[in-house]
Amino acid sequence: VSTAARRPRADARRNADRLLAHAETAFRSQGTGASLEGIARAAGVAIGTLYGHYPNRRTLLGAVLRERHQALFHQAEELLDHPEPGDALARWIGAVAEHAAAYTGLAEIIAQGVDDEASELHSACVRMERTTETLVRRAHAAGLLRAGVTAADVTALMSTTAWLSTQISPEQARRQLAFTLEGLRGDRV
Amino acid sequence: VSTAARRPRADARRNADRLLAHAETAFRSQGTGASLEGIARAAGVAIGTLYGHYPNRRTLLGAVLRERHQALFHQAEELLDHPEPGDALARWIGAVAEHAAAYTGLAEIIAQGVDDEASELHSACVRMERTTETLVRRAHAAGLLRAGVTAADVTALMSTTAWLSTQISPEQARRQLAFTLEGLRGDRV
DNA sequence: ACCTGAACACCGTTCAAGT
DNA sequence: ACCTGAACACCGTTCAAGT
Repeated sequence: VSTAARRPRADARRNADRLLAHAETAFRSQGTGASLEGIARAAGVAIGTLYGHYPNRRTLLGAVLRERHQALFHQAEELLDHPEPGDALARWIGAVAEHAAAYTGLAEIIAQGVDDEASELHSACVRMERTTETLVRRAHAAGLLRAGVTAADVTALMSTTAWLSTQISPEQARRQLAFTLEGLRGDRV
Repeated sequence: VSTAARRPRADARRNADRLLAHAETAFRSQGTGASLEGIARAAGVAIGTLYGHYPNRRTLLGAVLRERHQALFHQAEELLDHPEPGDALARWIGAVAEHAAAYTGLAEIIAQGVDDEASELHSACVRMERTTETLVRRAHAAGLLRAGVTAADVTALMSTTAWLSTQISPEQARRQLAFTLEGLRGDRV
């Protein structure tokens, strides 16, 4: 195999990038169900070209989210080094919820991505879950969570916050998040 | 206008009923986006017959939910007579959340039905909202809710509970509902 | 190696023709 | 008065033909 075989043709590379940029815009304004035909048209390529680069909607969505995920996991690294377990967990919940609220429909996909191995977001979901588990364990060790609160409870909270954010308003999502966090904290003084 | 004009033809009536029954089944198993063509086929009528009786998906969904809504509002009447404001509110939240969890996609429609006057569920949503407002007011009067908690907060909670129920599991929804209610209750002894 | 766009499948919706 | 199903519009997806 020659090295040239690994280097993509310049126009192909440009098409893939343009498709990615327009997909991001379309997902943001129309949700994860945005028309692929419309994305191809906006990018100035035929629909077949879109499918050539991204064999299905999931792949395209995964590619669009790649940078976003990197930023999220960078933040996870920092929070895992954070000295205050309660603060770290609250920030992590906020970060994931904000991420999942980027496009309408994303909350559903992320909520199901852990169990769905076919999902392009599966590995990202698993990684998020592991961070959540660690931060929940530490918060418990510091006595900051009501007995019985699980990582699954926290994951569910991140999903509903994101969903509410796209469905009603970020402000309403923020309010419910605050109330539920209060409930997770358990008995106070 | 003769009285006969108001009495529908027997076969028309039967078709409408059959369509309704199959729509209920389809919505339950495939969510609110179930194929209308499939519903017509299952009911043994042509697709045009479905449109003749129910001009669009919303109308059909509204018809399917009619009895269910009646039962819900009957429950509302009872809870408005309930002597314990905290208990009444908690039961009402549970009842609406369970209702909205009947079909995948219904939580979204109900969450937006109050603002969307075109929705066939608009009047039902308005009626739900009024009950929620009354019960929240009474719970506040009894000092059972944290200061600042609004009817909108409670409505949002009903929506997210229903969404979580269809998206993850009824058990996970029940858990988050309990935590959030704890947070809404505010400072305890 | 990649791009194009016609072709196919599928579904929502309409409506002219039937009974 | 109601039913039928062909017809149209639209979109996701595939693939043979081009460059």
